[in-house]
Order: sequence, then C-alpha cells, then structure tokens
Amino acid sequence: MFPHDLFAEPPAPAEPPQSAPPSASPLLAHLNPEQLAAVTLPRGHALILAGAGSGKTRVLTTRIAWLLQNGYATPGGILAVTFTNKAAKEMVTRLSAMLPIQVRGMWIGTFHGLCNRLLRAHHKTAGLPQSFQILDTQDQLSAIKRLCKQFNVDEERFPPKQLAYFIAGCKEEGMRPGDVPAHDADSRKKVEIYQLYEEQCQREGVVDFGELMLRSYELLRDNDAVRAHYQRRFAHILVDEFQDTNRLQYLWLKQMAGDVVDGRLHTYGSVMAVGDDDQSIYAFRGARVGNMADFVREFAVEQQIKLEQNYRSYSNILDSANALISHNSRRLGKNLRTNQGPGEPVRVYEAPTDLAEAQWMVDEIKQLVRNDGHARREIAVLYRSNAQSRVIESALFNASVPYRVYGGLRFFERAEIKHALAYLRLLENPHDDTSFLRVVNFPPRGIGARTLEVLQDAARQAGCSLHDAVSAVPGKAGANLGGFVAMVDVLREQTQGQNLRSIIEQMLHASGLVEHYRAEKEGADRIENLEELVNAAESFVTQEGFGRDAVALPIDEHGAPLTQSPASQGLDPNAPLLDAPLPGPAGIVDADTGETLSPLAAFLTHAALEAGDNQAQAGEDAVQLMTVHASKGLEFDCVFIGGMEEGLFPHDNAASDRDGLEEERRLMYVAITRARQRLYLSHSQTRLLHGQTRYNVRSRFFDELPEGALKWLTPRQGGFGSFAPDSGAARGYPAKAAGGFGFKPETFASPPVPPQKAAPSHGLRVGLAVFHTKFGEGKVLAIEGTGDDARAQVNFPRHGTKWLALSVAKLTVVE
DNA sequence: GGAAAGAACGTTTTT
DNA sequence: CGTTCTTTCC
Repeated sequence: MFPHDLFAEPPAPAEPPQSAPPSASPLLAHLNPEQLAAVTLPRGHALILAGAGSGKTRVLTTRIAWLLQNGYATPGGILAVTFTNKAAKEMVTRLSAMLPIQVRGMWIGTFHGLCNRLLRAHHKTAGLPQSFQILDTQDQLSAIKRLCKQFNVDEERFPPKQLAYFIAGCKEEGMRPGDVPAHDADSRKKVEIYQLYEEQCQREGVVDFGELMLRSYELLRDNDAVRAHYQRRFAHILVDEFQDTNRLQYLWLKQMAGDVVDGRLHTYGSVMAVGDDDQSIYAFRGARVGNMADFVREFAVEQQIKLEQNYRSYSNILDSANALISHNSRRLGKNLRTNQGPGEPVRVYEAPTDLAEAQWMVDEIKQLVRNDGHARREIAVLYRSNAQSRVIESALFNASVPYRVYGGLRFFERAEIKHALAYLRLLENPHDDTSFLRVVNFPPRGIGARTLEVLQDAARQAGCSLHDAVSAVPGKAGANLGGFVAMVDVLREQTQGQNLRSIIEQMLHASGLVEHYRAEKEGADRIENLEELVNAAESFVTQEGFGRDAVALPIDEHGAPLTQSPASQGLDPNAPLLDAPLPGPAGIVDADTGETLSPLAAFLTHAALEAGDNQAQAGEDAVQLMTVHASKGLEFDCVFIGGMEEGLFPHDNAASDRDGLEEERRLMYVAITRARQRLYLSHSQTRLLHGQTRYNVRSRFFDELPEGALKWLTPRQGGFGSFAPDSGAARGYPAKAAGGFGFKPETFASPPVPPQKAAPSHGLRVGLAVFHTKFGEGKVLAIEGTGDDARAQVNFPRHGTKWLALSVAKLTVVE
C-alpha cells in the first residue's frame, strides 16, 4: 500500500504566469487570440467552449506541449482523457510532432483505457484478478441471457437487451444495486437481476465497460492512499469532448482532481475541460451536458474561453448552423464566425421518392467530381439512421461511383475473431464461462444444449465454474466435455512462456477453427481474418501500442513514480528531450508485486478496448456514407444530408419531448458543420420504410435555416415552411395551420400524396389541418396503411405528435 | 446436431 | 423490405 509519508512531493513545477507571455515560441505561432489565451491559461480550472471547426484538438495538444516546454508540468503529471481511441491516438501523434519528447510517461487515453490501467495496477485493492477479462456489449448480453435462463427470469417481461441497457444505465449513474431506487415489483426484480449479474461477473473474473469505470471510481473513492497518489501526481487534467461525459465519468474526474471537504471541492491539480454543448448528441447513452454547468459551479471555474472562430466552412454554411442551433433553449451561448466569404448557397432539393432523392445525389456527386474536380473522398452523404443508406448505396453502385459505408462490424467484433479470442481468454482464465460457452461446441464437437444444461446445473450446485464442473457430467457427453477442457488445458501448458504469435497459431490449429472454416463455403474470408488476427497480435507486440501500455503504471510498490525519464526529475526546458526507451520490463505493472501483465492478457485487453477501426482504407478515393453520429469530428468539402423529413430527422422517437427535439437539432447542427464548401439538403415526399411506403413532410429544420443562405432547387410546397416559425416554445410548433395551403400541391408536377389508388375513405392528406375532440387542432404529418389499419401521424401543438388509428380516432378536417 | 422455415423487429453508438 | 433470432423438423 501507499503510506503517506513515502510520497515524495514532486519538485514544485514553476507556476504558469498570471498573464500570457509573448508568443515568441514557435509553438504558439498561428494561434488566434482566444486559442492563445486557452493554451497559456494560468493554473486553475478552465472550461473551453470550442465550437465546431475552431481548432479544439489543436488547443488541447498545444496546451500540453506548452506546459511541458515551459516546465509547468512534467509528462508524468499530465492526464488527458478522450472518448475514442482515435482521438487519443491523434493527440499522441500531434503531440509527438510538436515536441521531441517521449509521450510515454503521460497518461493519454480513453476513459475506459485509463480505468483499465488503474484496475490492473491495483487489481488486488479493487478486488479483481490481475488478468480480468473485459466483456464487450455482445459478451455482456450473452452473460445476461445465460443468467436469465439460470434463474428462470421471464424473458418476455424482462428482455435481456433491456436488462443490459438498465444495468449499463445504472453504472453510468454510478449506482450499485443497493443505490437504485426500486418502488415497484418490476424495478425490484431488475435490481435483483443486476445484483445477480454482478455476482456472476465477479465469480468469473470479468468486467463490462461500465464496471471498468465504476470499479475504478470506487477504487479512488474508497482508498485514500491510492487517491492521494494520483491526485498529487496529475497536476494537469485535460478532458476532451466534455459534453459527452456521463455522471460517473464526471464523478471519476472529481475523485482524480480532489476531495470534497465540508461540501466544497478542494483540488490539487488543474482541470481543463474542452467541449461544445451544441454538439452533445449522446444523451441517449447517458451523456450529461449538465456536467458542464456542474463543473463550472463545483470547481469554481474562473476561466471560461469561447473558441468561436471557425476555420472550416463558408459563411452560408456557418450561418445556417448558427441560425438552426439558435432555436435551442438552454445553451451556454456561442456563435461561430468565419473570415471566409459566403461561398455557395446551401442547396435544397425535394424529391418525389427516396429513389429519386438518391439518384439526384448521385447526379450531383458526379458533377462535383467531373466538373468541379472534387475528390470523391471529400464528398460525404450523411443520414439520420442506417436504414437510409441502402437506397443511396444501390444508386451509387448502379452508377459505378465508388463509395464506402462507415459503421457496421469492426474487426474484433467479427464472429470468427470473437471465437478465437474466446479460446485465448480461456487460456488466460479457465473460469470465464462466457468464453467457455461461446466455443465449447464451436467447432461442433458433439456438445449440445442438453449436455450444457447438465453442466450448468452441476456448476451451480458446486458453486464453481463450468470448467471445474466438467468431471461431474457422466457418460459420452461428459467425455466430449472432458475432451474440450483437456484440449484447452494442454494448449495452455504447451504455450506457456511462448510468444504471442505462436500461442495464437497453435490455438487456431488445436481448436479446429481453421479446419472448420476451410470446410465451409464462405469460410475463406474468415480464415483470412484469422490470419489477420495473428498480424494484429504481432504488430501489437512490436509496435508502439504495446510500448505505450508498457509504462501504463510508472509507480513502484511504494507508490513512487517508476518513470525515470528526465521529466519526472523536473523538466529542464533547455535540455534536449530524449526519446530513449524506458527502463524496466514491458507490460502493465502490478502496483503491489511489480508483476507484469502477460503479453496475451495485454493483447486481449487491447482487443476488448479497441474493437478495431471501421474506417475507409486510406488512399481509396470513395464517396463516404455514414450516419450523422459517425460524422462527428470529421469534415468534408461537400456534404449531402438526406432524408430531411419529419419523423426521420427529427426522428419520430425523439421529436415528442423538448429534450429529444433539441438533441435532434444539435445532431443537425453537427451534420451541417461537417461541410467546408458545399452543403446539400434533401427530402423526399415518399419513402419505403419497413416494407411500407411512408408519406413524409419536409423537416421543420428547414424553417429554422436562414432563407438568404438557401437555394431551393425545387418549388417549395405547403408544409412546415409556410407556418409561422416558432416563437421560442418548442412545443408550440407548428403554431397553427393559418396559410398552410397557400401553395396548392396540385399546381406542381409532383403528385399529391398519398397516391389515389382508390380514394381513401378517411379523406385525409399529409399536410391537412385536422381537429380532434381531445387534442384539439393538429396537422397531419404522415399517413400509413389502408382501410381499418390506416393510421395517421398528427402533430398537436399542445399534446405533441401522435399516431392515431383512423378507424378509432375521431378526426375532422379543418377548412 | 444441423439445415430450413417462421417470427419478430427495425434511431443514433463508443468503450 | 431485410435482417436476425427462434423454432421446427429431419
């Protein structure tokens, strides 16, 4: 443990000056005044509101470089947290380009990656085996399903997916089963399952993503010596994408930064949080924008800097983004500006069908490439939901335009890779029942559901893992099981002490995986992936990925820093900074024993925390297709945003409450601000969704864009556009039907919707104003189905958007 | 134990 | 409509 008196106080770093020094350093050249101010902030907590395209990452990395270069911080004193591995990598890359310093001593990584380091280092204190395995979302779900079967949970009433969501949600809020308020029978049952799930994970030595965060939070909270060590160590904590932090991550940061005494937070280092409340688009998975306000209050933040200069887009695009987002209430307030001219207008296209919309996109894309010389990789098509990509893909395919779809399965999530990893995990930890069950009969070796039931019963009776219960199963089934276990056990023996490559190769052979896929018709790709796994392991060992982890824990058994880089001795700004290899063994070090994590365990950790990228291959010149969410942080010369329709964007499931609608608007804001030069928005009157044709009105977001920045490529028709814009109250939208039909859809070429196969008996049309006895006046947004099944989506100013069965609801058309 | 037919479901997603 | 999971049947 860490006796307090053994903490050698690090040499007091010089205080950052109260006023910024002249930007003589080349580091600070080309920064605008706001950026410069942020980079050279004096000691103390700060919130940087960084608008889209305002040089956020640049500020963050330059800040770190500046602190180091001027001796205000040592590499060991830096903690920089991001959300994605990509962002962490980029920070490291940029930093190494700025300073000839080894970035190894710094803790730069994702929340989960850093939590993993903490837990490996202090696994005993945290109550975990040193080589605990990490469950990804898939693994977690199968663990829950298994639990439900074992305890006869009614999966109708408690769908495992929902339970997984519930458990993850609890952990994100920092709640253990005992902390969850449970007033009704249903929630009590859920909490009970949560409790059982935790016991199961603990027994098997596995942790899920939420547990990684929660467990390390508790480690800090409950262990004064550990907490004190890190608090003293990290003089500068920097957080990227702060608007995306959930409650638990905020609590974690607070523990890292200081202690609450008498209700007031006393901190050691300085926390710099960088974020943009307007780009908060992950509330649905627990992100709390409110953390920004809480941070300002609880940390008594005095320095708030807004980065509002945008270096990305022409002003027509930026004005559109600004105008749109101004319709949100509860903003911290920020307005992007640019020095560039207006640029091209934002083009708006209305298509009769989703097919036609896609065709229009393809035509425009071809022109952009042929006439304007844009690279295809600089053109992106963004959409709200993945289902929309299909039509666009086929249109691009038919026109032989190369394209690439982002998202989908990543490398380490592929079934064959997960199987291989399961075998490897069993080598590390035979009691990992999730992995056991995954591969016990894959490739098939005559172990069926019946046998496994018997085995699971036996294991439960004996209170042991499946591995240990195998001998309790009699007969031929038992023999088969015994064969499997023996194979894994022998493999473990044989590969002891061997290098990673040879371990994996032997596993692939002994498990029969390769042989199995060789016999399969579609197996060639899978075998290729398995070979790629060997390569991935190889490069993990040799490349810097493992090198970075190698110094994950630079402290010895007394808690003193192990890092003997010049940095930890206090940095001489004039001394040449060395990039010498660090002393000491490779691997993550145990804080108590000095033991290092085996390369295999480290690789498995890497596989769980970094699912591999699903990026387009560099060098490939293809049009980029992705969801708006996936586009965050990226930028393109030309951006198409399709499906700009009520029900899609804003999405049905989000448009009913104000918070949901505001998040949709932020999503649209993110989408718009991806574009550098050209922005194209489109919507379609009809769209095939779930096998049914839907009739959609164009999105209300069009009415929130500045008319002067837009160019309508098709005549505007009645719809949301003809209503008075809302007067602040999001719920009051659309205000009323007055003037809504000044334009007669019939006067234009496009057919009225819905098409008149047989005149619908209800006499409703999209866009009509209707009256409901209970909800009052509303506007028809969409109509689905025919006859008795027909239903209409109606927006009522005071009751929100509702789907009404026309055979039941009493609707009258308002003249 | 495995292939084939049927049912269910369909916002966004990183770790 | 298309995918994925489940059930069914051999």
